[in-house]
Amino acid sequence: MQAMVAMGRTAGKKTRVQRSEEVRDALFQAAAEVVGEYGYIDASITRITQRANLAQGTFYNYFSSRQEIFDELLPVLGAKMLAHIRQQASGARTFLEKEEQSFRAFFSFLKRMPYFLRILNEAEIFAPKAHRQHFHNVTGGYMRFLHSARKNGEIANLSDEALEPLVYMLIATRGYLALRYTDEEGVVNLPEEAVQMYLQLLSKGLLTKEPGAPS
Amino acid sequence: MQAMVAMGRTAGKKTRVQRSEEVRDALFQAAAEVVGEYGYIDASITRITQRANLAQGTFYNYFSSRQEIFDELLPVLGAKMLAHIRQQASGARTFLEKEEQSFRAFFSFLKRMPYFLRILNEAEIFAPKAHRQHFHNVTGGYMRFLHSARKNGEIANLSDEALEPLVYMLIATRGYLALRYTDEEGVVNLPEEAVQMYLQLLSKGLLTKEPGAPS
Amino acid sequence: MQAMVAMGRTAGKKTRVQRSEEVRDALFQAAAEVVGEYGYIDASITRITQRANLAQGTFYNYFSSRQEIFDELLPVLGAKMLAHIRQQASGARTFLEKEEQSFRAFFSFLKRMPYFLRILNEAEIFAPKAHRQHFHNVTGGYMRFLHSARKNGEIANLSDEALEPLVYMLIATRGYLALRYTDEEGVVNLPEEAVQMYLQLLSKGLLTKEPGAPS
Amino acid sequence: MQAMVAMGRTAGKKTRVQRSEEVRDALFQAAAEVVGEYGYIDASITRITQRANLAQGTFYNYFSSRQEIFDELLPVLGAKMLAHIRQQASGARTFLEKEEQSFRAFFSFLKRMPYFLRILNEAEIFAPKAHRQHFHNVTGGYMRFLHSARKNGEIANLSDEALEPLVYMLIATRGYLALRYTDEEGVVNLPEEAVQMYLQLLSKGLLTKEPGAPS
DNA sequence: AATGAATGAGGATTCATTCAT
DNA sequence: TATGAATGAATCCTCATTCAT
Repeated sequence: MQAMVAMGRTAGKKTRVQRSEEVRDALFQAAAEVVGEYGYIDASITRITQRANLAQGTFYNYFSSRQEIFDELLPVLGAKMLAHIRQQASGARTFLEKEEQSFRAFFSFLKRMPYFLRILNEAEIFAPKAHRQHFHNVTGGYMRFLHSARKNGEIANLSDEALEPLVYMLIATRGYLALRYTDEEGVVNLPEEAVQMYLQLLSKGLLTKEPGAPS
Repeated sequence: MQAMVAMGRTAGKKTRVQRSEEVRDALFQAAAEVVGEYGYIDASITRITQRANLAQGTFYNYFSSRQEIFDELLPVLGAKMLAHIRQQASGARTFLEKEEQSFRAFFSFLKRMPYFLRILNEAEIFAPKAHRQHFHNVTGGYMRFLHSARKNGEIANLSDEALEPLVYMLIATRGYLALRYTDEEGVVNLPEEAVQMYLQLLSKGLLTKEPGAPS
Repeated sequence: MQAMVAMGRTAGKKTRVQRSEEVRDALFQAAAEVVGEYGYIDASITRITQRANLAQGTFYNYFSSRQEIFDELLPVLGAKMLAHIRQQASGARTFLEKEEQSFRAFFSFLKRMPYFLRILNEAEIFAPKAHRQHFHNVTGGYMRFLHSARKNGEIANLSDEALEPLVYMLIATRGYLALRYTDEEGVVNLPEEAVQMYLQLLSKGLLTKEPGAPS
Repeated sequence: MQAMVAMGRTAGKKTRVQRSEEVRDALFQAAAEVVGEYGYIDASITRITQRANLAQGTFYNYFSSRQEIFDELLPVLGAKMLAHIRQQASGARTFLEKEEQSFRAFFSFLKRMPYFLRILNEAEIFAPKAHRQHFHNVTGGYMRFLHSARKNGEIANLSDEALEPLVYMLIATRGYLALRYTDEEGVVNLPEEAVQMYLQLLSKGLLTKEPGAPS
């Protein structure tokens, strides 16, 4: 004991602050996993603290309520998602390339963080504030991206009033496809056809040039 | 009075069966409203029966559990939604017309039944079986519609594997737009631009013909 | 309708009173069966009336409460039991013969009315008043029987204070053995050894004359 | 204070574990009393926790359900009863002495623990598993005792098939006499005549040598 | 700061009994 | 008299949160 104290704050020994952050992170991580596995409803404090190997009471030293940690989940993980997508799409040049790479990146992110999807989806119900925040972040970036594509003449000259629902639509698509193509184990497996359909819709729409010509 | 007696059970005094059906309907309606307002979680038996002006115990004369009524909500209302959409779109001729009218009909249905949206959205979590069933009904009809449009040569010759995610995408779009354009009071107000954008996306896609031409 | 009314109260037609007694009996019989099968706890009014093919409410036209029918079960059936035992033992001459035949009669009664045992056993808990009454009836008869045997010099000259616990003991024996030798289906199957042991105990006791002599 | 610190956890301040055991014991004791007074049916969690001066919820920190504590009552108290009887009868030499002392010990145990009788009796209905276990323990010990007396030639050479019902009979006797000689306050008061009658029955039976000789 | 026991509000469900038809 | 729907008191159990150690 004395030796350890003598060691002071130098190496190998964590500061109080570090230790504290570690515990907080452990709780956060545990909450993310538990919500991902069981959903917000069944993400009880007991389950979360057990997963973090901590006592129930410890939870309240770091979060003032269950809702508070719920509200933190999506913003933090959502930022990671955005970072991942940006990084993956950074090499793309054209609008369509960027769209494709972002689209694929969303699904590759889910492969790495399978619990994110449930956190995202159920947040609308259980952490509406967080969901709004996340949604705002995502749409903001998307809007800027579309504005720039519009300025470059890469996409049709849609009004701002049309751009907004477009963004909603594209975001909805990602989320919903992820949900539909997630199996029992929580692994997402998007068929390549879905990607191609998505890109075709964006680029050319669905209609044939000469309607009435049977296939 | 004499007339009533002569009329038998057709009008005036209600039979026990009629009265019973009324109570059941009252409970169903109350549940729909309460779920629409508070969500499934906070749709307690107390709230539902209070709204229906009935005692708690009465609930269990008509439904064997809270989950049972939850599981009935979406199928019943979902059928109404489909009927409404079909009816509204029945006059349309081309694929795009039909799409437009169905699309608008979805939102006009929500105007009439504002609580439907929440029931639909949260069902995935709180009434998964019902949700699967509803989803199956909706996608089934949509798939048939697209198949037929494809056969007629109205839309591009997409594979079945591409058609499925397309359906998901279109359904997701409706739901998400509804959510985004619903105000605090629960009233949906879709801007006309959203409709136009939707139709444009379907018909022509987003891309310009000569990429690079700045606007 | 008119013809039936014209028939009046003559033959084939039951009087109001008869009909009323039939319904009451049906309820009584149903209650006995239900209690015998499920026990008093699970003998709900619903179950009883269902078994009697009557509506719930009808019950309260004949009994003022659930407890009331419970309290009637044992006295009525207990009287039948006593009648059966008396009849079976009527031919016996000596004390031991009478004991044996009564003893056997108790078990033969249970074979005919398998639900009686449970009604009897659980009555101590669920119909204590009835149980006390039944117990009083049974011990009364038994005491008279023992008094008479004592007067005849057939049994040891026990005091009244000793006779009473003896009666309790013998009654306890019957009930307990019945319970232990009833199988899952509710059928009682007393081994002949039990009868012989009972009779030997009564006649000679257990002790050997020359204690210490190993067998 | 210093002394206490020097003493560590051995006295004075209670450890968490000790405190926890005390609460559990308090709940157990409260449950035993409440069941003894009101019976299993009316031994609600509310009553039990009130008697223990604890909140309702506390109950579930120690027992996972109402049934669980019910199932624990008889095994624990039954073991105490057996220990008491064994201890009381340990000095006896002959079969009859041992029987007498065990017999008396059963009733002296009830004097100390008046609520035990009801717990025991109703367990057949409300804690059948526990009752079977207890019954098995009791009969097992009794059977061994009788086997040994038979080997020693102290009692008649009964077959095993006769020994079993004998044990049932003796156990039934104790329970039933206790029940009959318990007053309103729940205090058992067995008359000495009952003991003497029991012993006479065991030793000599009831019959006179020369039947027919009037007293 | 960590612990984990104590708390009690809240909710689903059961069922004997009442009562209008 | 028969019916069966309506009632609401009663009960078990869960779990977020508090708090003493």
